[in-house]
Parts: sequence; structure tokens; C-alpha cells
Amino acid sequence: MPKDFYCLHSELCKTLASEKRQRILGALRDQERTVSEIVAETGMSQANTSQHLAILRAAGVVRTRREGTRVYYAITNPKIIQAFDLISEVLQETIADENRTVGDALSPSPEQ
Amino acid sequence: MPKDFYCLHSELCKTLASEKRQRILGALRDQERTVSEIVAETGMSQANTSQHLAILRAAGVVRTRREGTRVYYAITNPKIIQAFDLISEVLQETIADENRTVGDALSPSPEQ
DNA sequence: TGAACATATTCGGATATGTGAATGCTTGCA
DNA sequence: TGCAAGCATTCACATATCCGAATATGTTCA
Repeated sequence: MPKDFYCLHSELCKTLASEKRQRILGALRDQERTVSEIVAETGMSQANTSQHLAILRAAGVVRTRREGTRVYYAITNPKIIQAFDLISEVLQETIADENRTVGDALSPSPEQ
Repeated sequence: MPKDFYCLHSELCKTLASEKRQRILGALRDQERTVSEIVAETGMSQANTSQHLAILRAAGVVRTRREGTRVYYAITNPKIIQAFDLISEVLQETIADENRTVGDALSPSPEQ
């Protein structure tokens, strides 16, 4: 695997790895949304939401569509959601393993 | 999706999102390896390799097995590789899209 | 035109992260 | 024992990232 590739790859991963941006992607998971809808759903400030949306846009993770004064955002590639879900599974299995072996490093509730 | 979950999730993603750690995971992709093998394969310093391995270990991404003075590292959950590959696909498709579309940049608004 | 609304950008300071250098542990073996 | 190999940790500092506040841009409609 070439070094350059790891660089681009980790760049994209870093873009996806922010908690706030993940909350945004969660809001966009099933349908496109305007900025104000995302603001309402995530509870983040408008400016901060816009900042994170700009980062996602620059990385090509989301695309935009303007309608009047509103801008609709949508996830460009559904594989991003698949990757998100895979990591969710890893997380749950890791937590399950930790509960089985030793004490409580992470969250104590084993629910979905 | 609870807020806590996004936090844990992004924590794990951040752990995976470092270029150096990805190079390490690349070295561990198909088989377990000792630290010195990883050092040789990635070209990183021993200390820095160990630093990143410690982070991966703390996140539960890799597990260790000692044999004499050597420590073997392996990826704990193959889904991590699957997620890595999914992001690779997204990356390639994004690059392909950018080449296909007219503009060289990112914004789809031609007027100004 | 200008006012009102929706969204985007810039700036500055706080916090987090990554790094090399130096050093500390284990383990095996003479 | 003591020493060397293999690995882990700590420290100090540079860089990167994040966020709120303020402000700018862009669009619609009277």
C-alpha cells in the first residue's frame, strides 16, 4: 500500500471521526436536510454547524443543493454509512469483550 | 442515536484515523507481527511505533502476545479491516467523481 | 432599493494531538 | 548476578483542531 494512499485515507477518516460531524451525518443518514434542520436536530449552533458542514463538503462527504434561501445537504456516498455501522459493530463487540474479561472501562449498559 | 454513542464512536474513529496507525494496521492486515517487524515495514522509529501501538491497544483495536522478549501484535476485530476497505472505496469513488465533474474544485456553483 | 432571513466565513484563544529524545522495563542467557 | 535485546513510557515542545463571537454573503420579497 503506497504511503500517499494512507495519507488520503487517514485524511478522510479524520474528517469522519469528529463527534459533531458524526452527529450531522446521523441527521443526514436517511434523508437530505437543510442547515436549520440539522441545527435543530443536533442542538449545535448555526455557525458551528456550518463550519463542520464546510469540512464535510470540502472532503466530498456531503453534497449541497440550494432551494431559495435554504441549502439542502445530503451524504454523497452510502458506503460512508456502511463504514459508520461497521465501526458501531466493532465498538459494541469491543465493549462486550471488555465486560466479559475485566472490569468497566467504558459504558456499563449493554444495550443496543 | 444517543449522544454518548457518537462520543465513543468518534473516539474509536479518531484512533483509527491517524496515518501512522493506519500504516501499522496495514502491516497487521494479514498476520500478527512483532514490534520490530512493524518498525521495519512501516519505516517508523521504534519509540514512535510503540507509542501508536499503545494507543491502538488502549482502544482495543489490537491485542498482544508475548513470546520471549518479543511482543506480537494482531488486529482484534476483522471488521476494522472491512471498515478500512469501505473507506478506501469511498475515497476512490470520490476521486473518480471529482475527475468526472466539470469543475476542478468542489463547489457546484458556477456563477459569481 | 432595503429589510429579513438562511447560511457561510473569519478570527483568536483554548485544548488536543503528534513527535523526537531520553530513559525505564522485561526477558533470556552467559 | 550482569548484560544485551526488544519493547514501553515520559517529557517538552511544535502543530493542528475546535469553538464562540462577530461579521459577511446570498436570496427573496415588499
